[in-house]
Amino acid sequence: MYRIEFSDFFTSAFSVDCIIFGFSGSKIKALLIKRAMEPYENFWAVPGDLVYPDEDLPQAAQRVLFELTGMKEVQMHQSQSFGNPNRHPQGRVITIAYFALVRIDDFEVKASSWAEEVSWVSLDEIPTLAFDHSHILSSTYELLIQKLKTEPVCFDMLPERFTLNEMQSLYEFAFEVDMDKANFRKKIKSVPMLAHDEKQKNVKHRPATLFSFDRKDYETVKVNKDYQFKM
Amino acid sequence: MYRIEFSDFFTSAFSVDCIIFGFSGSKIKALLIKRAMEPYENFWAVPGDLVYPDEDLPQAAQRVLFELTGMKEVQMHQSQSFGNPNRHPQGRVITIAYFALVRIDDFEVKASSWAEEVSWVSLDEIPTLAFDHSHILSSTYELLIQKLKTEPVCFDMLPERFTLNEMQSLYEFAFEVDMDKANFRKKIKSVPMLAHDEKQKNVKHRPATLFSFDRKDYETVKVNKDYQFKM
DNA sequence: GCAAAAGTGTTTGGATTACACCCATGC
DNA sequence: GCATGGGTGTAATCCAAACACTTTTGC
Repeated sequence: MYRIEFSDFFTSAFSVDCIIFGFSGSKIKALLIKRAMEPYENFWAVPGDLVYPDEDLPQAAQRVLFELTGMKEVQMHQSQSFGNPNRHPQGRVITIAYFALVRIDDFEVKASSWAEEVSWVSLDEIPTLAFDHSHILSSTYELLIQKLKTEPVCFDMLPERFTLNEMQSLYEFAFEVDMDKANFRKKIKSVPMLAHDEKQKNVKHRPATLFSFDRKDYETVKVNKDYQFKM
Repeated sequence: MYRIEFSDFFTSAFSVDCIIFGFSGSKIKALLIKRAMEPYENFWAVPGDLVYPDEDLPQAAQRVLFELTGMKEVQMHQSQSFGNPNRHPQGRVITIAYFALVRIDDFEVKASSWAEEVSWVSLDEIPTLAFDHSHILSSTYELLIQKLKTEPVCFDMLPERFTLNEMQSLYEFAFEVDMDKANFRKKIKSVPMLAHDEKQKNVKHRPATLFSFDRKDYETVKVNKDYQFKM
């Protein structure tokens, strides 16, 4: 029935690659590591490694990310898989890309294991990456942009308390457009956000109101009056 | 560095599962097979099988689909991957789900290899499936619904020449809503479609105009005046 | 006062909605 | 004629874009 023995199918490995997105300095950034190991030594890459044969995929993604960058307890979501037979020089390795959206300031990243350096790199300044990681990163970034349009995921990257201008500049960066301030504010009126009494500090202009996303209220509104987030 | 030998990573297998969607009788349907083999003998399942260690994934999807159902040259797109360590009783098997949108009438399906039966099943009548295929099918169907909202993929499932009513009922089925005929027609005015002189035949009411989707025109419009398909 | 960004109001045109109406065909 | 869907027009409403304007802070 098969042109090889059944057992010969069980000769492949698989890996996870973690695309970690964050937002700072008005730019969306991804976490990259510099490889201290062959193949692709000294190349920048997305944190990723082989998965143990008894290990669940999302857990593997968490472990690998922690081992290479020190980032802990990052909730990941699946992106695409990449399985070109020649993508890995050491054998057949299928990789499953995972992504996460984080608040950059909530973490202190530190290179370890075979990572020589870790760095947050703006999406408009990504160098050539190891393996097919350029491709993996760009298609995952496209997925992020899609999600930003239909789900309130921007709040996972914005600080706990953020200004409406920060939120607007995130969208401006992602969608590569300039937006009108007044219209942007009108548009997001329907998103459940809490305005705080607390204001921005130490700015040489009128201090902005700080907001936070009200996830509980969002879930309620979503279920009760089939509200659909949209940007 | 690793807690097992490097070579012990290369002990997994992977498979592809093919979710084939079509449209007929005002319903979106998926192609299912009945398994004539353990495990899950006699269960309905999505066509899928192991991938050879030197085989590319999209090609494997085409091959597997052909071997089980006789469907040839179906262009597939990646959906999600599923890798729970216990999902397959015979070892660690990661599966990559692929999906395709086809015109049901363009194909004659015929069970072969270890498929005992093949059948187009309406998405509102799917039985319990083998392995985690219920889960795989439903998340891929959600993906399809997403795509129907933002890309002109409905035309891959509609006949080459279709009536606007057929198009509307596809969307009504997918989105589970009733739509106003007049408003639906206004909405799709911006989609590049060709109206033909040919009319519907043998219907006991006013025959409807037949349309076809103008893919070339669509690509032109999309690039030249950043048009975004939206339903 | 000035620069800089926060924050709001108004107008306009285009899209969406609800609904009413006429048309062509088979029987 | 009548049942059945095909196909269109209109008016009310909502929404998004463009743009002008006021407010609050640091220096």
